[in-house]
Amino acid sequence: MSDESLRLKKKNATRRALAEAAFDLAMERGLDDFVVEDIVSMAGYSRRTFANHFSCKEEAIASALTMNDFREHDEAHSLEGLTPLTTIEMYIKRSFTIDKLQRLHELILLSKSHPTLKLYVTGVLKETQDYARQGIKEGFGDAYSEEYYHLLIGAVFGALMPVLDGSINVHLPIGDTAQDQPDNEFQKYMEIVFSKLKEGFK
Amino acid sequence: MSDESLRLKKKNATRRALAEAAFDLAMERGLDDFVVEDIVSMAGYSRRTFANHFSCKEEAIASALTMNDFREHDEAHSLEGLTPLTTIEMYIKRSFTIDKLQRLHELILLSKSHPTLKLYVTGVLKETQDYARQGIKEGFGDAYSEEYYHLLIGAVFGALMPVLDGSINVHLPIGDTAQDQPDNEFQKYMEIVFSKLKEGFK
DNA sequence: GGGAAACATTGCCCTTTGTGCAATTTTTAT
DNA sequence: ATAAAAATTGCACAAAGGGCAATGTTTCCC
Repeated sequence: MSDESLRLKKKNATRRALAEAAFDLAMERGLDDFVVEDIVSMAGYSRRTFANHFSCKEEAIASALTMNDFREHDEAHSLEGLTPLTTIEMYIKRSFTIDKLQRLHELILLSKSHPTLKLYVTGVLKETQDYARQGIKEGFGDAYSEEYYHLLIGAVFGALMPVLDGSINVHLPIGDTAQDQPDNEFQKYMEIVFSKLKEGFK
Repeated sequence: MSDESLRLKKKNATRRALAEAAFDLAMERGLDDFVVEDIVSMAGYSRRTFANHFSCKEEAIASALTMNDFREHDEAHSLEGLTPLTTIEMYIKRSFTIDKLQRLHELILLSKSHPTLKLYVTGVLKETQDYARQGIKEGFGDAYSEEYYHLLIGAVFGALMPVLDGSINVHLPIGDTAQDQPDNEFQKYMEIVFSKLKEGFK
């Protein structure tokens, strides 16, 4: 099928299993009350294998948040009449699902007292930004310069980041009724972000 | 003089000495060919003291880049007729001096092959962003909401970040003649950033 | 299908790291 | 001058990181 089908799939499965175990342990016990050994015994791998995938606990925990499914939207919808900015708006509103935001929210809380974890969470969000930019670029190709894609997506994610990384307390839509309340605080914040970026800050 | 004059000054001196030693060693030998012991013996402190200030080599190295002098601009210049956006533009153009950009450039190069270092460099840039936001906020106070400051500064730094963290290769103004070439690539990129943010991306 | 190459996982081992604790030294406060 | 506060240090020990070689799987090619 794809380039490295089975082998890569297994490798990714290992990585995900380790990340999930690390995330769960962190949520149950907090960051300080477990060691790498606990993670690998829960996931059923060796300590050495953990080190092959991650450089530390924090990296494993944060990587449970990875969002790399931006490109999958491309095929489902035409980009007719859309600009890069309106397209990234659409991507983001679709990709930051309730469960992703839930998980992000938990990580943010834990990060408040653990600066190193916060760094890695930020790192994953930057990876997300890269995936988003690649998705946009594949949609619009050479219509815009490489620099323009970086600049635009950078501004979008930069403006959203204070919410995503917990710098400001915009209540994320979590819990049962979240999807039924279209104008929650996060939605409102996003509206302001995109409106400012469209109209300019003057 | 200030609240904690001598004591804090000495503590900061220790921190800076350790950071400088770490930075220099990293530049001379690369990241992998020295240990914390080398840093502290060069700076004249103990391993335990290093651990009191930094959690790892990378944090020490990156912290040699710290830029926290945004507020000092405030007093020298009136903010009359300026918006938050034009003010941050002014701050940034003044604060990213040749030598800061030189140091950043070296860190970026080393970060290419060392993801963990890159995280910490990004972390320092985010700290810089926080200082900048605080400076702006002190200038404009309650004229704008807390969220607005976060959103605006986030968009500005987010758009600049691809250059600052080396995601795109805009040639930074380094070397002897740097200050004499007002329209270097970095300047040009900044002009585009601020023009887009003023006018909007449509 | 079979054998070789590529790669993921593992165990072993040893250096380096991170950190709690208590002692010491230096700065601040009264 | 004395006491309180805080920075630096030494010690000890658990944990982490990573090189190396061995083993088990997957892929590739004939």
